Order: sequence, then structure tokens, then C-alpha cells
Amino acid sequence: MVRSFSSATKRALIEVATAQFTEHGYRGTSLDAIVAGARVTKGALYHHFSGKQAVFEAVFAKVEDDAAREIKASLRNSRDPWEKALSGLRAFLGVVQDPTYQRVVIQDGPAILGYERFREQEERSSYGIVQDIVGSVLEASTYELDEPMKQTFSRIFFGALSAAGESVTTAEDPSRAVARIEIAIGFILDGLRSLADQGVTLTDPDPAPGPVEETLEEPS
Amino acid sequence: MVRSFSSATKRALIEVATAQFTEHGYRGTSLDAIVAGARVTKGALYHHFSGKQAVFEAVFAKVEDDAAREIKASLRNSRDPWEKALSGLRAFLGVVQDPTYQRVVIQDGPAILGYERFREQEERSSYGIVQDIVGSVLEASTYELDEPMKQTFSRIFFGALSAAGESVTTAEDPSRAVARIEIAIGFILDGLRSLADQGVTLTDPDPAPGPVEETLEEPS
DNA sequence: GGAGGTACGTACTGAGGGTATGTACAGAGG
DNA sequence: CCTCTGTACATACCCTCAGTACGTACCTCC
Repeated sequence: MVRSFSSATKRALIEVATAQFTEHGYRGTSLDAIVAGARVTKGALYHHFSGKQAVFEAVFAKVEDDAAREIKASLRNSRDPWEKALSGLRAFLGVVQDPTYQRVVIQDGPAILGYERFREQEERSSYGIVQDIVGSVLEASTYELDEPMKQTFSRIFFGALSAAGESVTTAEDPSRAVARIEIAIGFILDGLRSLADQGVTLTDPDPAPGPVEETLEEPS
Repeated sequence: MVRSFSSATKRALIEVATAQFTEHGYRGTSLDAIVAGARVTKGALYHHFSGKQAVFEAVFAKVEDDAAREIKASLRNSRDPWEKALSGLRAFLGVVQDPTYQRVVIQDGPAILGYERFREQEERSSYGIVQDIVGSVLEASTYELDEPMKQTFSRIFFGALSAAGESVTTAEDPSRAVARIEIAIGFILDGLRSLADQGVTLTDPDPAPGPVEETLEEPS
């Protein structure tokens, strides 16, 4: 998890690759360009990585790691779950404005890693954080909430945040876009909070599926 | 917009390409495989398309088009904005379970088209629909809502729906996942509705940006 | 001091996207 | 009937680039 030192060559390769992937994307970046930038040859690259995709994965992991670290750091000061959600949101909106994060994680990530691996990676970083926050917020706003529903809400909010973040990047005035997003998310959270006072129950419908699922039926 | 007939060869190419892209993704599909499947040669392909990317764009456009048509059809029966939102949601969750939609639009789309063009395309189809629904729902739930905030809410909801849809595809039991999502979205909508009764105002902060913005302050 | 492992460099191969050119055919005009 | 031109392909070739095979310098430890 530390990824620690590695060799200087490997660090250089990742550094150059990060820049290249950010500027030209995965497809637009050749291994020759990477090794030239790092002042080595393909022999060196293939000594440290199994191929182009492995280089991308290393870059991806580092970018995600840095993002997660930054967001986590922003949560240190908040205690109240609602306040925590807001500061986490601000940090996330900052991260998502980073061109490298946009290109590597959002744009190329799903296609290159494949959706399975992409989600696994996100699970360990930004999504994991969102999951924690959403969980604590929802636990504070309803009387009953089971695990599946918590997952569902987390997914929904994570998607909302991602889309919101992306919209910031293309906005003519990013800072005002961020302000609008905070208002919108805050509005949604207010709505949830107002329901909390009424004590709502949120559980998975049909919670015990049972081992008897032989019925293979055609849905029309 | 009709894309009408074209030649039989072009249709065959798009058809085969759609299948190949769905199964092996953009990178995993070779032009040789496409032309072989369509019983023609590369000469034919390059007569109808400017290259591999153009083939993908044609496939993408068709998939998005079909999806939008399906969702729109589901809205015919509903009049109430809240009810409309729910039936649109169900249709969207259905569309997103299509493997072709997953692979072509969600997974490969952003990377191949580039984020700019990807968004432009979505603007014209699924996102446009979401925008309409979100707009009418929000207009029914607040007294004041300006255009920028409407856009912001649409982005957020669209991201939420996309993420929710994607989570369906990887769920062990998709039908239950859909049920959970409907509950979650319904819960959020309930929250918004409860705020509507209180008459909230949602407008862009600092609507007149004005040239005087010298105050650069650190939020700490 | 030589034996083995690490960290590269060099030269090559193959796949695949793209191009240049040839060709069959269908209508239009003389 | 016969060129003439544009369309709709087919064939052959090129070129980039990921991946591989192999060689080599250096360092360590016995």
C-alpha cells in the first residue's frame, strides 16, 4: 500500500507517463515517447512493467491515491456528519478539477482498466470515502438502514458527485459552478434531513431471498 | 437526424461493429474482424467511414438514439412530474442493463470520443430527457429556480442515475438492485417534495458576477 | 574471481490502422 | 452502341507501435 521507493527509473517512467497520459490520453501516448522522456529504453520499461497497461495502472493507482489522501485530509477538522459531508464535497470538487484526474481516472480509466477493475480501484479510494460519509449521514437521518440500501445510496451519491465534479471542469466559471453544486447538494441533504425528523425506514425490499431460487421465470 | 437507409453494406458494417465493440470493446476489435464479419473488405469500410473511430461514432450514435427513444416512449403515459420521473427512471434502469449500452456508451464512449464530444452526444439524448424531467420536478417543488441551478441539478441527477444504472449491471440480482434504487431515488425525491411545501428559493449565488471581485480570501 | 541476479540497451517481429491504386458496374449523354 | 464519369467496392502495400528475444554491464556474495 505504501508503494514506497522503487527505483529512480521506475519513478521517472511513472512521472513521464502521467504527463503523457494527461496530455494525449492512453491511446495517444506511445511507449517510445514515455521511455524517451525518461531517458531510458524500452528494455528498462519492460523490466519494471509488464506492458503499457501496467504502466497505466501504476499511474492510475498513484493518481487515485493522491486524490483519496487529499480528501481524507479535508475531513480531519469536521465532526458532525453533515458538516463532514460538505467539506468532503468541497475537497472532491477540488480534486476533480485536476486535469490528470480527469483524463486518467474519469476518461480513460474505465476503458483501459475495464469496468470491473476500475470499480475495484475506486472502491479502495474515493468511493470508499464517499461510502463512509454517506453511511454516517444516512444513519443520522433515518431510524433504520440496512447494508444494501447504504450501498445503493453511496453509489447514487458517488455518481452525483462525479458528474457534478465533471461539470465543474467544463464550466466557464468553475468557482461559481462549485458554489451552485454546494447549494444543490446541500438542498438534497436538507431534504433528507427533514425526512429524518419524521423517522423513515429504509430497508432492502424482500430482505430474505432464501436459498430456494429455482424458479427461473421469463420477465415477459 | 433520421440517418435513414444508407447502403446495405454500411448497415451490415455498423451491425457487425456493434456486436464486436460490445463483446471485445473498441481496443479489442480490429477492422479486419469487422469487415470479415460483414463479408466485405477494408476498401468498403473506408469508403463509408473515415476510419475506425468514425465507425465507433456511428455505432455510438445509434445506441444512444435507441436508448433515448425507449425512454421517451415510457414517458407518454405519465402526466404528473413526480410520476414521470419515476417511470423515466425505470426506463433508464432498463436501458442501462443492455450490454451494448454499457460497453459502447458508458465504458468506451468517453475515452474514444473524448469527453467533449461524449457530452455533446449525451446532451442530445439521455441527458436531454433527464434535464426535462428534473426541470419540471424542481419547478414543482420550489418557488424560485433559475436556469444555472436547473442545469446543476440536472447534472447531479444524471450522474446519480448513471451510477445507479451501472451498479445494476454488476449486481448479483439486478431486479432487486433496481428495486433498491427506486426506493433510494424516491426517498430523495420525497425529501425534495417535503422542502417544496416549505417554499424554498434556489438561485445562482451572486447572479450578477460584476467586475468587482478583487476579494481573494483563504477559506482556511 | 566467478557465479548469479538486477537493471538496463539493442534489434527484431507481428498486428493492425490507414493509404494508394485498381476495377466492376451503373447511369448519362452523344 | 459507346465512351465517360462517379460510385462502390477489392487488393496490395506501408508504417506505427506494442511486445519479445537476446545481449550486456554492474553489483553482490561467497
